[in-house]
Amino acid sequence: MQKTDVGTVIARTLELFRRQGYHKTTMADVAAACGLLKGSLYHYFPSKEALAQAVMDEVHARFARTVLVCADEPGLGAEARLERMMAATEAYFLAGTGGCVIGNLALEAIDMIPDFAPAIRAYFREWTAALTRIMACRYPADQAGRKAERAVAEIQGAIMMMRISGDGGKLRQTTRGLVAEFYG
Amino acid sequence: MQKTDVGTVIARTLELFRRQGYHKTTMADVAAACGLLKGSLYHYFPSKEALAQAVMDEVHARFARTVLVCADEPGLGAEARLERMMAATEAYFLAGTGGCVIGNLALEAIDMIPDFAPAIRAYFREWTAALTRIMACRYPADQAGRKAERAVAEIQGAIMMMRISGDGGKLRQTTRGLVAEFYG
Amino acid sequence: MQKTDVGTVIARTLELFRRQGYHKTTMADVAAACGLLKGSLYHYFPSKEALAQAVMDEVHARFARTVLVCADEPGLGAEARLERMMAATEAYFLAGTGGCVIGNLALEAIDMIPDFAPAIRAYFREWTAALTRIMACRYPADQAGRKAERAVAEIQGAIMMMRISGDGGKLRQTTRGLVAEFYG
Amino acid sequence: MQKTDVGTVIARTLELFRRQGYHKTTMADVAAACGLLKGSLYHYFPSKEALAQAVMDEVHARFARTVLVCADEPGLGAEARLERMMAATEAYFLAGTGGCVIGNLALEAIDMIPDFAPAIRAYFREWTAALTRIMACRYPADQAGRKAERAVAEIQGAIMMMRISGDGGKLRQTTRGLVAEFYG
DNA sequence: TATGAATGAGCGTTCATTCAT
DNA sequence: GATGAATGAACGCTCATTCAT
Repeated sequence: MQKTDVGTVIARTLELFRRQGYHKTTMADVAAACGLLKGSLYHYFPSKEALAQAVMDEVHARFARTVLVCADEPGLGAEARLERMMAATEAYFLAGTGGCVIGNLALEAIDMIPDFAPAIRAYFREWTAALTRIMACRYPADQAGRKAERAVAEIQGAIMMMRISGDGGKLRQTTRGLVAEFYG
Repeated sequence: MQKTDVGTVIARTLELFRRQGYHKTTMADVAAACGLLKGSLYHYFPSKEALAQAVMDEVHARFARTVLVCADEPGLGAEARLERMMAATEAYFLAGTGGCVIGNLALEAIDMIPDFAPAIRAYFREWTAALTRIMACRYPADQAGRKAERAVAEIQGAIMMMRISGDGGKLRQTTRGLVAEFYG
Repeated sequence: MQKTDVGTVIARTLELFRRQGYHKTTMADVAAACGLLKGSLYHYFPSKEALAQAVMDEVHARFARTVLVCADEPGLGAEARLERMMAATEAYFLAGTGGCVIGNLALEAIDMIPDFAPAIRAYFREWTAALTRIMACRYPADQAGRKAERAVAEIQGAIMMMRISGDGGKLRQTTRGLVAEFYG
Repeated sequence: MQKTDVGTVIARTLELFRRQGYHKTTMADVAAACGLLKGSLYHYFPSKEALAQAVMDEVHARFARTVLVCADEPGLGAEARLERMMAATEAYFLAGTGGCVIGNLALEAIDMIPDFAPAIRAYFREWTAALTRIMACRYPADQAGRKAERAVAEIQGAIMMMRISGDGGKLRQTTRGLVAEFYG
């Protein structure tokens, strides 16, 4: 069993949220996945909500580190950066099952637990901003922003359809289609 | 208090599922929304799952009646049918808050409650098929199918972003963009 | 479906009590077995307890008619009457599964529903009395009563063991053994 | 308030099952008898069925320790062992009201909860086997087994009649009668 | 840090019973 | 006589959270 530290708890919870969603994941599930008892979790996080916030932070940070970073790689043209970012996006969402945890949390909880909204909005805002920076190399500012928004939405939609159909290929079509569309 | 019949129960539940999701909506919530006691609901539906199935059936039927029907309107060209269908789609998803109930149910429950999968898949399959019939007037069969799939995904993504941002305009951009893209 | 009259309701309930016991048998079970809806049962019996009382009365009456009657058959010696009664007992309890409904009700409900006690006690009192009348032909009064009591207890015990083991033969051994013991 | 541990829960439940039967005893009853809340019981047993299994195990173990053990006491003849076992049996079943919990559970639940069957059958199998070991000192093997079975059935029947009549003396008559019958 | 018993509210569901139609 | 919607209490069980050890 892996050493039990805050990071482990977050990672295990992330997997559970992906598979089961927020409401269906109990603190007992999390504890069991960490090799702990329920009560012990409260040494790491004061509540389920706080744990979810930490999960969102971790997801956001990792996404920024592995995907958004592509938007600003120095020495690369816009097209190359878009290609890299799309490839990274694809790899990121194909890695685990259950799609985009923050997207899922958004639909499940954004109205019921308003405290989650800032983290959810920040995630999508920064994702859109990164894409906008790439698009801005080719399109005027307002068009770039709108195209970035549509790209994010389309990827989210593709992830949803991938989850429903069980066919991972659909995401690939979308990411490649976006590259072709913007730099075809 | 509105008359309590099966349709009323379904309609009230639909609203609740939209706002709160499946797991967060309790039978007591549903009963209260119908002016009933918890136990009385079981005269209408033998279980929460069965109620959810009825909700999905109702949503599917209404969507077919008001949106999918546009794909086959006689005496109209493909472009006009696409325009009408997109306008109907927009109106449909702008009418209630909470976006696409079946899409939400998909993310929340498709893995946890496998019995929901057939209804969810049927909904998206028929939606895609309707769009494919329109696209087939202009594109070869394989392209038409792929374009229809991307369109459905993009609309779902737009609905999700609309929910997150609270800005209904995003859906309009998407539906109009799709018309322009395919028949621009 | 058999005509629905009071006798049918009693007969159906009897079967259910035998298989499921009193507490596990719901009014809905009874109604379904009679081809009625739950509410309709209350036209026949004002409560579940009253229904159970009617079931016990019916069982008692049938037992008297087919088994106890043997104790007093005119023109037959005590041994022949005992033989006949034991054969009738055997046939009676082998006919349905679930053993002796009144015995079961006794263990399940005599302390919880004191209203059942008189009917239960009457059933066993009359059974014992019938056997005592036979025994009195051969044994002095006090011995006859005690032997009758032991016989009833042994048959009840055999029925219980038959239910547990699923082996109907055990009852036969007991009834035959009792004949041999008293008139061997 | 007595200390709350697994043994206490089992003991309290045993009393309740004896008085009220399995189906009429609710988890709230058990909890109240233990000075706990309903939910707290689930720290000790994952379900009502599991609790009942533990109760049966405890009953079986205690019965073996105090009654069945007599069958194998070294340095005693068969008659003495039978006498002791019957005396212990009598004391055992006279100690609490409600008779033989496992016998009661058998009639109430053996058909509805098949998981209970093994424990119920094991209890009666070992009881019969112990008596058979004693009988085998005087009777040939097949007769010994049959006599043991009849003795167990007769005791069970006597316990049932004792419960119905409220007269504890009936059991004494039976146990003494059995000693006289086999070693008279 | 970790435990695990305890809490108290709440969950989906069942039940015997009532009653207007 | 039959219906079936409604009741209201209770059921077995789950949950996030607390806290003494």
